[in-house]
Amino acid sequence: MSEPPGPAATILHVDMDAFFVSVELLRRPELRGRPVVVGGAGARGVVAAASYEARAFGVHSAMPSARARRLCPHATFLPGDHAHYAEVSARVMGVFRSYTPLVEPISLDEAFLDVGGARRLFGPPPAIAAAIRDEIRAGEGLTCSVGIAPVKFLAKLASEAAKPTASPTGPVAGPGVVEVAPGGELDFLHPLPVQALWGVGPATLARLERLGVRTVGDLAALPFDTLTGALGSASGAHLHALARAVDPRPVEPDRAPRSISHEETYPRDLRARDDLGAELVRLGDAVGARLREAGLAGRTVTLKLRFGDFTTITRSSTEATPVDSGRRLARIAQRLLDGVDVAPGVRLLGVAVSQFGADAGEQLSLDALLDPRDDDGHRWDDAEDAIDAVRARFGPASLAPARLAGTGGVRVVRRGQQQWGPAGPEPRRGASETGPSDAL
DNA sequence: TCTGGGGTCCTCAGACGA
DNA sequence: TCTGTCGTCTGAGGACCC
Repeated sequence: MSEPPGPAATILHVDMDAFFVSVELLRRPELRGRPVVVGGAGARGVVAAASYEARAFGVHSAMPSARARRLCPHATFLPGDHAHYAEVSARVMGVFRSYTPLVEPISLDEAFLDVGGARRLFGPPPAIAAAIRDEIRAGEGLTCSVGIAPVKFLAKLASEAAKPTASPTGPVAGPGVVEVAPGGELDFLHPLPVQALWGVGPATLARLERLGVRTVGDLAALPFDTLTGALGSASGAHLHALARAVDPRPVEPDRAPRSISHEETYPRDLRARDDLGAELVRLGDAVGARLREAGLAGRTVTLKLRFGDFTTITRSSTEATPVDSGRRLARIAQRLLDGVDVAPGVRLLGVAVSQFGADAGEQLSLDALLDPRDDDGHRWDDAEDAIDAVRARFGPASLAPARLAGTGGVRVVRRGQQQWGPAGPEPRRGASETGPSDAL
C-alpha cells in the first residue's frame, strides 16, 4: 500500500528525456547534436519524438511529419522501432522496481514511483532520484528527469520543470530533479498556466478562458459551482481539487486494462467493401491474439471509422458472452460495418474490445455453442489456439487468415508496428510485413 | 498544414424494467 | 390499465493523455 498524501513528498515522476530519439542516438551516434525526428514518414504520418535540436525549429511530437519536414528540412527522419523501445523501457522499469515495488508505468518512457517505503534502505527521495538517474545513465546511456512531490500530478509537473529545454543555440540542461516540498505546493502550482493541469486540453481551456481563467491560481479562485456548471460535475470537481493541490490517487502498480484495440490509418482512403472486410479480418485477428495472450475476453465490440473529411464515428455491440476470437470479432465488426455508408471513403478503421469480465476468458461463448465449427467442420477455438502456438514460435507473420493472403505474402497487424502512421504514400498490401505463404 | 495509435474517462440520450 | 419517475444499461461521441 502506498501512503496517503500527507506531509512527506514521496511520489516520484520519472520521465525519460526525448526517449525514442535518445534510444536511436545510441545506435546512430553520428547523429548526436543534430536535429533528429522519429515518427511516421508517410504523407499521413506524425512525429513521435524530436531531438532538442529539432525542437528549436518548432518541431514537436504529434505534429504531422509533412509539417515537421517543412520546418526542419535538414533533420534526419527515422521510422521508429517500437519493439526496441519497449525492450529498453522494460530494463528502465526494472531499475525503478529495484528501488520500490510501487511503480506505475504511464507509457514506455515515464512512470510514477512511490518511494515512501524505500527511504530507510535508500535514503530520502532526492537521493533516490539521483541514484535512479545515475543508474540509468550508466546502464543505458540515457538521461531522465525526476519530479518529487507529495501527490502524483504535482510530481509530474515537477518533472516537467526538471527537463532540458530547446533553444536556438542547442539544448539547455535542466536541473534534472525538482522537488515540491510539503507546504510549497501552492507557491509552485498557482503561477502555472491552467493548461499545465492534467485534463485541461484545448476544449476545456477555451471554456476556462471564457471565465477569465489563465493560471491555476485563477482557477483556484473560482467557486466550485461555477466550475462544475461550466465543465460538468466530474471534470469541474476534478479541476477544483487539482487547483488546490489535492490529488488522492495512489500509485497503482497493477492497473488492469479496460480495453484492447487496434486501429490503422490507410495511405489512401478505402471504399470497396471487400477491402474493408479484409481489413476487419486483419484487425480482428490482431485484437483476438492480444486478448488471448492477456487471458482476457470482452463483451463490447466497437468498430471505429474515420472518413476522408476526418469525421469519426463508432458503432458498438454488446454481446451476450465475452469474445476473444479473432474470427468472431471480425464477424461482429463486419455486421456493424454493414450499417455504415462507406461511400465517402474510409481513412481509418479500428476494432476495440471492452467490458472485460473477471473470468471472461474461461466462459464458453454462445457462438461456440451454436456454431462450434466453421464451414468446413473445423473447431475454430482449437484452430486459434494452434495459430497462437505457431506465432509464438515462428513470429506473428508466420500464419494469417486466408482472406489476407495475396501475392507476395500476407500483412499482419502487430502492436506498435504502425504507431505513427502509414509507412508510405501508396497502399501496398503485402509489402510491409511478409511471411511464408502458408496462410490459413 | 491536415491532422497516428492506444488508451481512459466523461457526458448525454434513448430504451427498458420496476 | 395507464402514466410518470427513477435507475440502469447501452450506444455514441468527445476530450484528453502519452
